[in-house]
Amino acid sequence: MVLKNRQEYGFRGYQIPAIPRGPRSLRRRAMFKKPADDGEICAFELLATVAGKLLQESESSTSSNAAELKEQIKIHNDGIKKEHLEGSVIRSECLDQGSCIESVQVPDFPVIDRNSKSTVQEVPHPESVYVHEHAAAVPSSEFLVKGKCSVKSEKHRSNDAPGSILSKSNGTLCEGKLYDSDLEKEPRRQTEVVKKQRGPLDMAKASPLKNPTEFYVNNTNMLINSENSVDLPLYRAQDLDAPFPGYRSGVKIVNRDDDENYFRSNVLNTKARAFRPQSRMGYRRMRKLQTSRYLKAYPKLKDYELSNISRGARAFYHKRKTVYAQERCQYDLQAKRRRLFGHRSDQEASSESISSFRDKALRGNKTTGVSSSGSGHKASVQSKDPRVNFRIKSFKVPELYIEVPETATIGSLKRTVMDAVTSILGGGIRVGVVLQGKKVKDDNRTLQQSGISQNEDLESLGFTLEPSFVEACSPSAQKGSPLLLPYDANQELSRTPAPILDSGFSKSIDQTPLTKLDNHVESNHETAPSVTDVSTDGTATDSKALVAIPPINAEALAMVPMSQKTKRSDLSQRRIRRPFSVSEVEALVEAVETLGTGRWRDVKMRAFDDANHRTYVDLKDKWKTLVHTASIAPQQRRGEPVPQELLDRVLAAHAYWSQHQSKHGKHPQMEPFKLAGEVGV
DNA sequence: GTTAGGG
DNA sequence: CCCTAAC
Repeated sequence: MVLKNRQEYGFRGYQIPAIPRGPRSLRRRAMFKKPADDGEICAFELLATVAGKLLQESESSTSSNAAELKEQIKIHNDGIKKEHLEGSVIRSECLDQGSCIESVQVPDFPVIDRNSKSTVQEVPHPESVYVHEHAAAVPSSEFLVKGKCSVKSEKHRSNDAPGSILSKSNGTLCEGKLYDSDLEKEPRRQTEVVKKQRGPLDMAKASPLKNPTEFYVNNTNMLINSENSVDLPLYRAQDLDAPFPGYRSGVKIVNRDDDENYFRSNVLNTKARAFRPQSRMGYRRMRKLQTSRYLKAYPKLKDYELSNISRGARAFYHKRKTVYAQERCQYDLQAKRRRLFGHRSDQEASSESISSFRDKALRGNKTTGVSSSGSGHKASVQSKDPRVNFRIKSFKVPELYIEVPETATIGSLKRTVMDAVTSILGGGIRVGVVLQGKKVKDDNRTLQQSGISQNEDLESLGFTLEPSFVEACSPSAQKGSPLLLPYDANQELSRTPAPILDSGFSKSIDQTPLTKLDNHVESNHETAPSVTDVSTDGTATDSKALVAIPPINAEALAMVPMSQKTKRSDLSQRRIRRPFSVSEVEALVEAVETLGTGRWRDVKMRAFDDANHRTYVDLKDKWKTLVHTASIAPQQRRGEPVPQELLDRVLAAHAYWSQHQSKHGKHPQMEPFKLAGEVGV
């Protein structure tokens, strides 16, 4: 990491929350304190954070604890630092990166008045929210997002922050994330984030021809224009210069609480509104059929058809034309199912989309001289900024139940499906990333860290479209009482049986009579013509909104390529391995020496508070392995060798704290051991 | 949410 | 590093 010029971020002092004891959750603390993630923290920000904490704690405690906090060794993402608090100046000394010393003047911290009646507060330093730099090549010349987002409920943040948006910026994967400091206490704060313009980088220069990037991830980005329409521009990277009609660089995203103004009631009829979940995110009306418009305008885009929705045709309740949009918590259901069936993947039909492209990509790499050799391990480390090619071939839309009479026409069916999809998307969607069957929830992780590199096997990479409102997974909805909406029965009839549409993605899960489906699985994308047509067929563009469907609030709207070979469940991806450095070990040892072995949360806060990727469980585990390592012969040790001196301290501390329970009282009795030193072995 | 311990 | 029982 670089010590960045704090001016660049408009640093005016770090916001210290007026939280008496701080959020209990370390994760939430981290969330608040670190809008950015590993390796992205600016030194001044870190230091100021520490300073704030120190001041805060020294203020609140008149005890001897304050003295302890005057100096600390802390692990940061960029290394280990020793930090002193000298008056109002934080002096930070890098212990393992040369001898750089940085001092930060700690200003008077602006403190949010928590008692304020106002429900809207500006984040004092919006610039502190910034776009990841290494999520992509960062050829970005500008950041487009001016986001306004209100977050009302903690649940909204459960996975991806609801304010999380993806915006396209000249081929850069940008992500704007809005964090709220304490949603429980200030549930209605409204934040505004303005991304600052960063150093302009010519894309051509930034990504020379040697490895031209087609950053297809961007293609899934949801661009929301000022009319609160959700466009789903589907374009190739080649079109980045002129992505699509109507593309504007100054994307503005508005997501207001009082979104009624933005809600066009002509979309949903009154009945639908009654079913409308109480989405905090508000509603945006997707500009109808924009997708198909773009598809028409850009024939290349056919790869991105909505497909695989069609299922076996069966009409259960025929007389009236009815549309069901049934919402589920697929997350749980699938997880449960996978457990039951031993991780048997149920993404049968979703494999080839990326793989074929990957072959191409690999071939392309060869031509460009970029090695994709071997099994890909370690290759990601060598190159500086390797590019990854993504291709999104199709989206699946699971859990979409539509019923029409047998006598309905194909055209009406198309419109029905289109409206259903439109209604779903109208609630706002976001993009999820699935890797090896697991959702990658950590938005701050880089592609490389997540194992998405050009040399990795991308067969198991997929993308999902998810409704923005995930939390409203009501039990009633799960119970399978489908939301039944009267349909404008003024339709032509035909002899064609109308299919019930379903992705088959979760066809065997929690089937209600309505959702009883044929057993066959669609084997390829070609067998799903009807929905494909909806998104491409021009006839559909003429239709008005015929049905209203409450937006689905299930976990995933769509699912794309996941390898058949995927074994892991999609609950979460396994974190990447991050071996402890010697510096980290040293900090850990130091902390354990003083705190003992039973207070890993404290250890975490003391020495690793700013290393987000180290949980207290990690520290505990590391200590466990350290003890083990110290107990075995040096020849048997693996990995980066830990200095014997440290291992000795490990053993000493372990021996000491084995006898002296660390939770002896309130007072962290650190002195005894420190004085005892290694004698206690 | 933390801790402790097995996997 | 994951999982989870136990608290």
